[in-house]
Amino acid sequence: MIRVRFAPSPTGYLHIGGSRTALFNWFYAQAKRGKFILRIEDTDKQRSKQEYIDEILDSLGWLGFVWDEVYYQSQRFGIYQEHAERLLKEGKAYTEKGVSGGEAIIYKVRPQSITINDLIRGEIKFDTEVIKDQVLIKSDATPTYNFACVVDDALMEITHVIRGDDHISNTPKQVLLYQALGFAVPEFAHLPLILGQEGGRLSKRTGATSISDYRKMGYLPEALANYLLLLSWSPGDNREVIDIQEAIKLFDIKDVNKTAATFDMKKLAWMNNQYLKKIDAQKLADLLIPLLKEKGYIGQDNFDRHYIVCLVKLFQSRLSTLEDFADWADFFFVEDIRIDSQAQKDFLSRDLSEEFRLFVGRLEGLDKFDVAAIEASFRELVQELNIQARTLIHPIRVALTGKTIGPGLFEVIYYLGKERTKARLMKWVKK
RNA sequence: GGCGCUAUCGUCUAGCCUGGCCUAGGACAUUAGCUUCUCAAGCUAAAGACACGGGUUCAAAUCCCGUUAGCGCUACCA
Repeated sequence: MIRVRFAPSPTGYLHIGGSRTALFNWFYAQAKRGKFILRIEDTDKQRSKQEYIDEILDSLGWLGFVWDEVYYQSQRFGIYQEHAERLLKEGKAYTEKGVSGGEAIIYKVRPQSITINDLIRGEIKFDTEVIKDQVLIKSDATPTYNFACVVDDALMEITHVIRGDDHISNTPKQVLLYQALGFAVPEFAHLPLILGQEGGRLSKRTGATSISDYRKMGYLPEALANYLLLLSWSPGDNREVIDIQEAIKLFDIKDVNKTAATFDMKKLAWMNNQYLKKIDAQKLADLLIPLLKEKGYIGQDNFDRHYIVCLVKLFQSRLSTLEDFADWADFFFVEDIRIDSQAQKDFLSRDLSEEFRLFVGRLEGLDKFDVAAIEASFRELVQELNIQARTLIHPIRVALTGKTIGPGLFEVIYYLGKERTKARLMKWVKK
């Protein structure tokens, strides 16, 4: 049975890079029908925070990476101590007085050659001459990362260690410890790093880095996972948008790229749009409703779900994020709409009292108020006035929505309703 | 500095293992056009890459060596 793990340190929120590591581990477990273990590496008492643990668990759950087992290193200090003392007894380690007064346990590194066979990169050779003696237990009695990691991976029977390639240099040190402890060495696979726009590590300056930020902005977990997957793996056949279950069938760890990839927000936005377009309007409405409540656009309980579904359909192909809907469709929910000043200058500076009044009159005379009837009455009017449709469409749109962009005007009028349309147009009619 | 990893359009990649089908394919972004009431979406087109230098070979993006560049590690952080 394959067993993999994701081992985040709760010294910050789950970020893009971490979630990608989690994705590949979870993905591999799915592909091989193995187990996905979550291990919280909270050995650094100063920097670890419960708030981060909560956020990491929450984000992982949101992404759908369900773990089979979870462990906390802070609860396992006794185990690390025991194994370190064993090495001490066997003469493989020694103690040294630390600066803080306590005794550190240090592993004595002997010169030798270590070869690891990376599943993604192939053979990598190291000479331990360049590796210093390794601290196992610090003088404050807490274990070091490399030691706790090895003890845990062995005890948790991890068969494949899949992690970022910033750990390649740690690997020979860890192999040394596996051998010293008499544990079987697992397989290793080092994933390429994800870089920010400027080439360096992904940082907050380049944009949002935490998964919860992407969630807040309205990215779908499926789209994010699909994008992250594509950053270092390709399903072939020029496919980009791929269902996660199907990708699992096609996936082979050997096909993962070796090169670091730059994170591109624009492509992520495109990917999200692909998913947003495909998703069922009912489901999309369900995702949007909490957002609309939060904005105060709809009440907690008294809202017309069917109406929202209709509006969702109007905007669906235009959305890059869920937030876009709240931004673009605000005029359907807010009575006192904000008119874009440039739009007003461009389209409403001319006196259109006569045209607006006539159009309102037509709308009032309609017995059947539907999209087709609205359009027909409008077309008739411009014909009679002998003007081009567009010269009137744009000003009306700005008066109704406050924007120059948006769905088709006649749909907007239909869903806005006769009364609101009338009120918003009459505001521009001079008495 | 030492050790290690990497190197195809601006970006993500296909091709590389198993040299010829590569005049290097696709996607994002960009530009132009079509459609249209605007913006999206959709469709069409354009522009755009094998880091460099040596080999090996009839033939190299593909194999080998070197250089350069980028990144990582070099903690009693993880």
